[in-house]
Amino acid sequence: MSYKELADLIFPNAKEISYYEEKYPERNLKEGAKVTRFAPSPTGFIHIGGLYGSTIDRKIAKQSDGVFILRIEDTDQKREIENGVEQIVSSLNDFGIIPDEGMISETEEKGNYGPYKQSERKEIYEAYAKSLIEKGLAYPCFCTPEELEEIRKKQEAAKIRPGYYGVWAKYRNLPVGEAIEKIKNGEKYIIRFKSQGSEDRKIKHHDVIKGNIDFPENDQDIVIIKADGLPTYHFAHAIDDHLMRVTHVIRGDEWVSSIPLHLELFKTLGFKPPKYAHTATIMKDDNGSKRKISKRKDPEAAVSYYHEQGIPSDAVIEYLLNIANSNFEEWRRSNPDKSIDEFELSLNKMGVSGAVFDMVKLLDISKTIICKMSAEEIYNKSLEWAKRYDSDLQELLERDKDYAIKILNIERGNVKPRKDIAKWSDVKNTMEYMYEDRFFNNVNYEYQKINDKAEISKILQSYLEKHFDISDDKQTWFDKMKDLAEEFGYAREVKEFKKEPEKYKGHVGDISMVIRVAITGRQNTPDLYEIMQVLGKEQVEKRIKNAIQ
RNA sequence: GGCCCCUUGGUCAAGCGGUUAAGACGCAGCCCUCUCAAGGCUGAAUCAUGGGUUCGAUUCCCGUAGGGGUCACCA
Repeated sequence: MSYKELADLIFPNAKEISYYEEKYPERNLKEGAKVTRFAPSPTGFIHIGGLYGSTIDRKIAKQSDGVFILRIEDTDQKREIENGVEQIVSSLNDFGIIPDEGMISETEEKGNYGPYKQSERKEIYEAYAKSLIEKGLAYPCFCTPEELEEIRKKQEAAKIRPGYYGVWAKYRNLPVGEAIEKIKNGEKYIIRFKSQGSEDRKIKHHDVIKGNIDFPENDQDIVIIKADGLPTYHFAHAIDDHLMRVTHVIRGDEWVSSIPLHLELFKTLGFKPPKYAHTATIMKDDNGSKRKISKRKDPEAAVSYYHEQGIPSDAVIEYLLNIANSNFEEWRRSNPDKSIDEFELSLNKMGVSGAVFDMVKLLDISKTIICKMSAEEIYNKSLEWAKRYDSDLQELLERDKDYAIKILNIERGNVKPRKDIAKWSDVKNTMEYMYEDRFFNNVNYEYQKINDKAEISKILQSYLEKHFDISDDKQTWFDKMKDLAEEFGYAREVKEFKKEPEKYKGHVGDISMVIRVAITGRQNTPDLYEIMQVLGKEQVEKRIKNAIQ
């Protein structure tokens, strides 16, 4: 009775591993090229952490002329959701992340190192599991979940390290003959790795982000093939990343504690281990204390949130890059118009402890990105957003494209463009009052300083009769505003008023406020002159008349 | 609890034995020929703690506290 017989009994049809080694040869890439991968499970929406990871994966691959792979880890059928892969692919796509290799839709993939869905790689895992069994480095375990539970309880009671290892590994040393017999009798089993490690020995590991970390060796006989015939994450990771010739495994730092295991797996499988880079978790400020950002509690954990809010993808990516490498900010400031592809991301500059997600900062980044866009671009992007999330805004924008662009162009296109839109959902508010129906439907005149209704009417009257001329240029327009101020006992200049406040009722600002409120129904607006130009003579007159009581 | 990691202003963070301890967001004030959004300037605000090592520690070592991760036939 030999290991070989046992292996043949368990996996009678498995191929030789040499077949796969040849089928997936080492990649012929240029020196220093990095092969990375994002490997999510299709269990629901993409988490902000997933976007963070894939952004880094993609950048690292791209900037080294390497390969970025999207692999789907669907070995847990219980957690899988319908169209999960599609969701991942399209969410990533929304953020401009397109894999060089791997899944490109629910069912399609590209690249020569596939399949890229783990459920379709079953025979590969079996071949390697078989080779391990043949060498006595893996074995069938017949424990039931109840038995395992019992072992764990005993260990807990005795206050010793829990797990399936050493003397607790019940089937580790079962004679091959007995194992074969059990299998022939139809007993249920799974395959476990036969660890050669010892807790007393230390291993040294260098993580690209975390630096040097020492651990005790792994000694757990972890399961590699589950009852459903699919591999566990650990086993699949070793095989896939080896066969896909991945050079850099970039993943969340919840994986650091598996490093000893993974290293042992690579070693006993005869693989060269990849470089590991464990990224710090993105945190959430929860009443002054940090915690991991959570799918359940935090809407912003879902990547879809940013789209719903109308925050441009670029802004999210730039913010994430900012968390990854804080010098990104500096780079961006000195290269305001360059593509982020030109920024050199470095893994070892990444922080080792988790950053609290700062929505305010994201919005600030978003604002500066949007303010650099042309009115037309803003029009297109917000329309695209509105079509999906705000039919009312959509209606407004589609009514008259040229007019909408004129509105959006107010104080734009100059050196210091207007910077008041942080997300597409802000657009409606910034332009709504420029539409006649919207304006007259809910005007509510609240003049700031000047309260006397009679006085207000007089000011408006005078402006209309004596000063207003739509063809004035800006300087003339403003000079007339000053004339109007003077006429009513207000200072022509703010400075003048500040010097001798007792001499005046107020200053030009107060007078323009009256005109502003009458025309827009708001106290805060962009440049009044430009607004009036866009509105046109008739509309301005109509609005002013309406405000006169 | 075991193992591993982390700790610079409110937040993101530079720093790597000698610095007035950068910068950004936020906040406050001022300025900018009308209000805002910006922009400019100024300001308040940080090395968790106790021991070492050293001529000198934010920086190196040890302990303490606090935080995080992980201990599945989930990834």
